[in-house]
Amino acid sequence: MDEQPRLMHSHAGVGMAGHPGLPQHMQEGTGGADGDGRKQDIGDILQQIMTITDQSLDEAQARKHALNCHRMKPALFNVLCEIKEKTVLSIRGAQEEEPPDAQLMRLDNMLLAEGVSGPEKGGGSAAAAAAAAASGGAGADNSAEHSDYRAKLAQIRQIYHTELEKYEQACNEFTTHVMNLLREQSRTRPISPKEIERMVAIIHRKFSSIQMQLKQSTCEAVMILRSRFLDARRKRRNFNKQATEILNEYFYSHLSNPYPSEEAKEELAKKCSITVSQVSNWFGNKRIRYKKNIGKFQEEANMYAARTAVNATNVSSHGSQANSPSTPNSAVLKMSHFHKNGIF
DNA sequence: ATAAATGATTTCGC
DNA sequence: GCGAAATCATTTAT
Repeated sequence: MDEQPRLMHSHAGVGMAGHPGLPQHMQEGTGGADGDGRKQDIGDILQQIMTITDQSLDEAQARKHALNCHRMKPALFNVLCEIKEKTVLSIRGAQEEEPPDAQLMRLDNMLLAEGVSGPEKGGGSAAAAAAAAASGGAGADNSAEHSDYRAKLAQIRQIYHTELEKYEQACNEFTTHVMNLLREQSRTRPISPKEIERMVAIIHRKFSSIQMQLKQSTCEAVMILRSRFLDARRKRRNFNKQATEILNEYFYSHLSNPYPSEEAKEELAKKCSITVSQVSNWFGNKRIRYKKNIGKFQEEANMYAARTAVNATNVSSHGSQANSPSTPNSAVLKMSHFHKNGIF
């Protein structure tokens, strides 16, 4: 790998006979005026062009300048342009427009939905609202945890934005750098604006793929945050005793059909100061757990049955007679009746 | 420390 | 979209 350049370099050295500054060399050629000398001249120039990249920076710079000033330069340049024209035509086929990436769209949408890429402060509350909606309730007790969540989300958003900006800046910097480079090079070799465009497009594609990675990891971070915090809904609290009693009361007094209507759920929710979904959850859990082990709930069932029975008698007897003989039998009977009927 | 209870979530069929 | 069932993650009881 080291061998080739050195070889070429030495070649160039030989061809150049010491290191005459190009102008003097030229003068010699012009003075000579015979065809042989001119051929030699062109050969030298081509050789120099071919080996220009093998030279040290200063050397190359000097030589480049010399070449630029060479009287043959326009002619050579035209030839190069011509050749390029032909080859470029064959290359041109490889230009496919990528459609807007579905994956990228998904990421963008999610980031927007989570309020990471959206507007500044409104995004946070939007995400919070979305989160609350997704959780299906529990809108009561979450100010502390919620602000914590929001703070973390803001942190993510901040990192995301600074990173994005950094990439953007780096991309722009790099692009202008490359463009300048190409523009500068276009003085010595033919570069069409189209090519520069293409180059810029390539650069942008590369950088946007990096951005996509950033978006991906940001999405991941948000997901983790969500599962950590909004699942902090799992940091549940048991309902207070009163609420549980109200719910149990309804359950056991509707044991034949323990499916409260939407209205009933709302009513229960209000009475227990919990959400409707929590009521639904409670009944779902209760039904399945009751069914799974009726025996275990027998006592509880009797108790609530007795209570409702007492209430009923109290109401019917207009509160005059303290009727407390607690006869749960009817309730129990009702209950077992429903069990046997295969309601469960 | 471990088991039981419990509210919430997920999965699946309708 | 609802409910059954399984499961998770926590709280409460032992």
